[in-house]
This record gives sequence, C-alpha cells and structure tokens, in this order.
Amino acid sequence: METLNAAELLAALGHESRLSIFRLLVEAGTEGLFASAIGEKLGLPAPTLSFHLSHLTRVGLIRGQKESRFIRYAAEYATMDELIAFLTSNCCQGEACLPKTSACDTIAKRRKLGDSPSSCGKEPS
Amino acid sequence: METLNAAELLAALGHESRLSIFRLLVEAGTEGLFASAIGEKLGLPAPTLSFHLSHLTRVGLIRGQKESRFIRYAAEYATMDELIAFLTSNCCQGEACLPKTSACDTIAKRRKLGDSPSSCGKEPS
DNA sequence: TCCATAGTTCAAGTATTATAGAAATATCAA
DNA sequence: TTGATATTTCTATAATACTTGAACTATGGA
Repeated sequence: METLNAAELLAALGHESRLSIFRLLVEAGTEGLFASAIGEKLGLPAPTLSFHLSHLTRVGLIRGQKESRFIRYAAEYATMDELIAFLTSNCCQGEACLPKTSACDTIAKRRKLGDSPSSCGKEPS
Repeated sequence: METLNAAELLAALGHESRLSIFRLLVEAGTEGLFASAIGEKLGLPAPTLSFHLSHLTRVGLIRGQKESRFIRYAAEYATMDELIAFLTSNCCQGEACLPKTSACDTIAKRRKLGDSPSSCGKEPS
C-alpha cells in the first residue's frame, strides 16, 4: 500500500459519522447491515448517510450489494488489514511497541512468516 | 477510546504529509528525528511542517522535546496501539478477518488475555 | 553584542469537505 | 397503474483545513 492510498483510507475514517458507520459494519460481520438500519442507528438524514456510504465505498473500506429495494453494506476487512499492516510496518525497531495490537513486523508476516523472526510483542532484550 | 477521539487521530493521519511524518517517526524508533531532518526528507517548507507537527502533537500521535535549538520528535506508539485496538475491537465475530494484523479480539487482549480466548487469526470453523 | 539558525506564529488566500432540503430513480406491493 | 419505500443525485450553503510568505522568538556561536 502506498502512502497516498493509506492517507485516503485514514481520511475516510477520520470523520465521526463515517467511523461510526465503519465500526457498526465491522461489528456486524460479513452479514453486514442495510443502509436504512445504519441510518436509524446513527440518526443521519438519508442524503448525508448516502454521501458517507459512497465515500467509504469509493476508497474500498466497505462494499454494498443491492437486494431488491435495499442495499446491504459490509466492511471490507482486507482493506483494513492492509491499512493496519501499512501503519505498523517496520515499526519500533524490534521493541515491543504495540502490546495491544501485536502487529509489529507485518512485512515479515506478509511474506508468509518464513524469514526474519520478529521480536515484537516481547519485552525488549 | 471513544469514537470522536479515534476520528481525530484518523483525520490527523489522513493527510499525505502528516502520514509521511508519522511513518518516518514510527520507523525511526524511540530516538526519533529532529524537525529539520523531517523537513529535509519530505521537502516541506518550515511553516507547513510546523503546522502538521503541531497537529500530530495536539492529538497525541507524536511528541516533541526541545534540545537546545532543535526539537526532537518521536512517535507515540501507545496512541497508535490504542487506535488500532479501537478499530479492530469486536471485529469479525470470530472469523479470521485480519490475517496480516492478528489484532482481533483486542478487548480480550486488553483485559490481560485472562478470559474469553479468541478464535481470530485461525481459519473459521 | 551581533549574526545565523531552528522553529513557530500570523495573516491571507485557496481549496476541500460536510450538510441537508428538494427532486429524481428504482423497486415493490396493492 | 398508483402509491409507498429505499436510496441517490442535485444544489446551495456553510464550515473547515491547507499552504506559505513574512515576521517573530529562542538559542548558540563568534
């Protein structure tokens, strides 16, 4: 992932309404939620909701599928995964910088964990 | 972490220059970098750099310490860690949604891994 | 003291983004 | 076909954020 793309994803999540929408969908799992259900939960006017849903869709953080008159939206976990991998790649130079995340050394992880074992998540030696 | 606070952090990172600054500092480790070194690497005019550094500082993603005429900036890993924990909390309902991150079920992790073992990171059963 | 350097703050212009009413589109149900 | 519902698009307005030259502050060196 490139910096510009990552910045677009982060900017998309950097708005309270959009972040709320995304968190709802992350918690909803692969089944997702209908747009109308999201709007009710967050109390957003339809045009405002639509604006934010299309923003999140455009950057690839969520995906919508039409079902008769409704649209079912779901989180794109893979996009979030890549974003977090980008944020934490080459982090902290081997220190245990992210105890809650255990996401250090994600470049090595991306390479199927074959090489260069990470010391992240352990106490610094 | 609350949604509003998380959105502020994400918005701070949702700008190409600020994300570049933050990534530089994440890679630099606890030693950090002087402001002038960041400016040189990114080719930003001093007022623009200062604007973004103070934004990142204000939300708590970086921290600056004066050393004679210079200011040494470093990433606040704990803030990023909490942000990622927020983004991934209660995610994916037990599916392996974040293979690169292995950051699922961070609420349980936050509670010192004592209770409710997570199925995240494994294949869905 | 005087000058150079590191960094910030000020000020003004420019650009982008968010909001939500009104109108439009699409689908279903009667 | 008519009406109701779900959602989007259009439009205008309002608000916010970014950029950078110029001026300022603080520090250290000559």
